[in-house]
Amino acid sequence: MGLAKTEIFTLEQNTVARFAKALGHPARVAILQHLFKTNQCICGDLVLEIGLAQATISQHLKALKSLSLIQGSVEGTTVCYCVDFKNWAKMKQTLSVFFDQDLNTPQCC
Amino acid sequence: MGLAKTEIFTLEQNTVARFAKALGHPARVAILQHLFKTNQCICGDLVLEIGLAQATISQHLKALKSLSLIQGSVEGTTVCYCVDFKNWAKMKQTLSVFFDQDLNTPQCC
DNA sequence: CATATTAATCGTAATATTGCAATTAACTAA
DNA sequence: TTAGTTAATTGCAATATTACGATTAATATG
Repeated sequence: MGLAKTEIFTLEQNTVARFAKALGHPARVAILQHLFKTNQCICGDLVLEIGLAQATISQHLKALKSLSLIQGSVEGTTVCYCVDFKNWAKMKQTLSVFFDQDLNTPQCC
Repeated sequence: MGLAKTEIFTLEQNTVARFAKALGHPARVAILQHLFKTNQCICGDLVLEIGLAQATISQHLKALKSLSLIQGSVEGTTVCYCVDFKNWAKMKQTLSVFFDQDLNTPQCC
């Protein structure tokens, strides 16, 4: 298949998984780190910085944009990308709730 | 390809991505949630609870075990699974550092 | 206008993931 | 021993992901 059966899971489970999946590739992690470091930059900078082909970076940017973790604004012939802080915070919140499950659970092993 | 070029990324980037990828499927999220809720359970319980085939659940368990997020101990004909709290904490720590990048960054957009 | 620059998209190849049925291995119980 | 139970593994099929070259669309510059 290669296709997750999302319909049998809760909204929370699917949401956590979608966010996590977006961070599940080192190139996307690197893109986000670079955007945090430089505050904003154009697509070409990321291509140079990361060392993958332009088409590949563009694909990863699309994945991050589809979850609204980043925004891109066209400025002449370049596109300026930056982190979408509002949705970044939403992601942090969603994953924090999932992560902090351990606080309510007695440790067994 | 379908193959990430891990060699061009930092250890941190690869580590964040590996953990995130493990949480990047709702079945694995559901498995972890169930283990937190019940503290521990046998593989068969997860098959009933989640509603995927036994082979599929076993595959997801293997993925979580390979990152040491869970442990399985054989008890007779059953295998008892539980969260590996130590490594769960390590994952939380690793991802928290990544998430909290925003705290050092002035918001632009 | 013609040419350059930038980044998205298309097309394609290689590999990974997801899911399941069938089988296997290991243990239990009769 | 034989039969039953449980879960890992094997062997698929379908789909997704990753990566890149080539093309395209949009804008800028000469």
